[in-house]
Amino acid sequence: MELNNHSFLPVSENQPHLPKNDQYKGVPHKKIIRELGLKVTQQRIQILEVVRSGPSHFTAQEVFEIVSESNPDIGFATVYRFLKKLSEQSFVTEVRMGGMPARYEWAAKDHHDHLTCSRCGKIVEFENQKIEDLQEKIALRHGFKLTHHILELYGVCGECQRA
Amino acid sequence: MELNNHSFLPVSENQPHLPKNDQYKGVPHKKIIRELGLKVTQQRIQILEVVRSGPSHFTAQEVFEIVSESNPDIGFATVYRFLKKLSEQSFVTEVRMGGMPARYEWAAKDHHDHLTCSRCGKIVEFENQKIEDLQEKIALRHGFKLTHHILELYGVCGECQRA
DNA sequence: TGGAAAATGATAGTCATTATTATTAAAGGT
DNA sequence: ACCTTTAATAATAATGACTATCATTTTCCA
Repeated sequence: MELNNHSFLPVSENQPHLPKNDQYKGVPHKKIIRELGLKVTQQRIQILEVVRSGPSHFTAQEVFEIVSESNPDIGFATVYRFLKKLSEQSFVTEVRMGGMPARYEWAAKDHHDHLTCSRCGKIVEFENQKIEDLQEKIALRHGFKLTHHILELYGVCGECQRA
Repeated sequence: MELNNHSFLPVSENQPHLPKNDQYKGVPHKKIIRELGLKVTQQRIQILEVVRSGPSHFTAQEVFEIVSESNPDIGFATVYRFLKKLSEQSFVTEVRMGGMPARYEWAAKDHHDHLTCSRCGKIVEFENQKIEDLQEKIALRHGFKLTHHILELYGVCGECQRA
C-alpha cells in the first residue's frame, strides 16, 4: 500500500508505509469529496458516511441498502459510480473474490491479512511488515506500482490437528 | 498450494513445497478425467489438451475458441462446466480480476504467485521463497499447519503508468 | 449390447456492473 | 441571491460473464 498524495494530509512522502490508524480521521466528508475533484452532493456525503463508519467490508449493494433507509430516492448506479471513484483514487480498496460481488473497505484502516483454518473455518488476522516490504520490492522489480494485494493463508489450526 | 492427494501421484506428504515440474507430466487426459470422477468424453479430452499444453493463463472463452477450431459443435457451457470441475478439485487454479473474465491455469506447474495489472490485465508470475518462508512462520506462530495460500498482487504496470 | 446415469448443446436466465439520457442540482462569476 | 455552465442524478436499458434448464445424445459396465 502506498500513501495517497492528498493535500490536506500531513503526509511525509518518504514514509514507506501506511500509518496504523485512519489517516483521514476528523476530515469531513465534504473535504474528501472535493479532494476527489467532484461536486459535493447529499448522496456522496451519505455514501461516505456509511463507508467510513460502517462495517469494514461491504458490497456496493449493502451501501445502497443502508443509504436507502435514510434516502429512499438514491439510485444504485450512484453508489457504484462513487465507489468506483473512491477506488480509483485509492480511498477505498476493492477486493473481488470468485464471482461474488466486489467488497470494498475504507483504505485508511489498519491493513491485515487472513489465516484461515480449512477444517473449522476459524480466521486469524495477522500483519507482517516483512511480507509487505517484499511485495513492494517484487512489484518494483517488474515495473509495477502496487495498489493492493490479497494474501490468504489456509491451513489446519492446532485444535483441529489434535482432533 | 498443496499437493493434490490423487492416487496415481507419487506424493510425499512431508514435502513442504511443491515440486518444480508438472506432477502430472505423462499422465493421460483420460486418467485425469476419471480421477475427477467424471465420464471420459471427447470434449473433455479436447479441453484438457488445450489447458495442459496451451498458454499458462487462459479464459474460458479462449479455451472455447481454441477447441472450437477442431470441434465446432462444442458448446461453451461445456467448457465452463468442466473448468469449474477442474477448479473445484484443484487441477486448475482460478484467478479473478476486477470485472474481467476469470483466468485459469493448470495447477501442477511450478508454484508461483501473480502480479496483475489492474489497468490492462497483464499477469506476471513470480516466486519468492522468502515470502513462502515467512508464511510458514506466521502459520506456525498461530499453531496452524499451512496447506496452501493465495497471494495476488495488484498494481499498474510500467506501460500503463506511462499511458 | 442394453439401459441407467451422466454429459452435451442450445438457449434462456441471473446477477453485478456499466452506459445512456433526460432531468435536477452544484459551483463560480456577476 | 441570480444566472449559467457544467456535473450529478435516477431510472432504465444494456452488457457480459457465467449458470440453470432441458430435450437429446453418449458413456460405460452389467
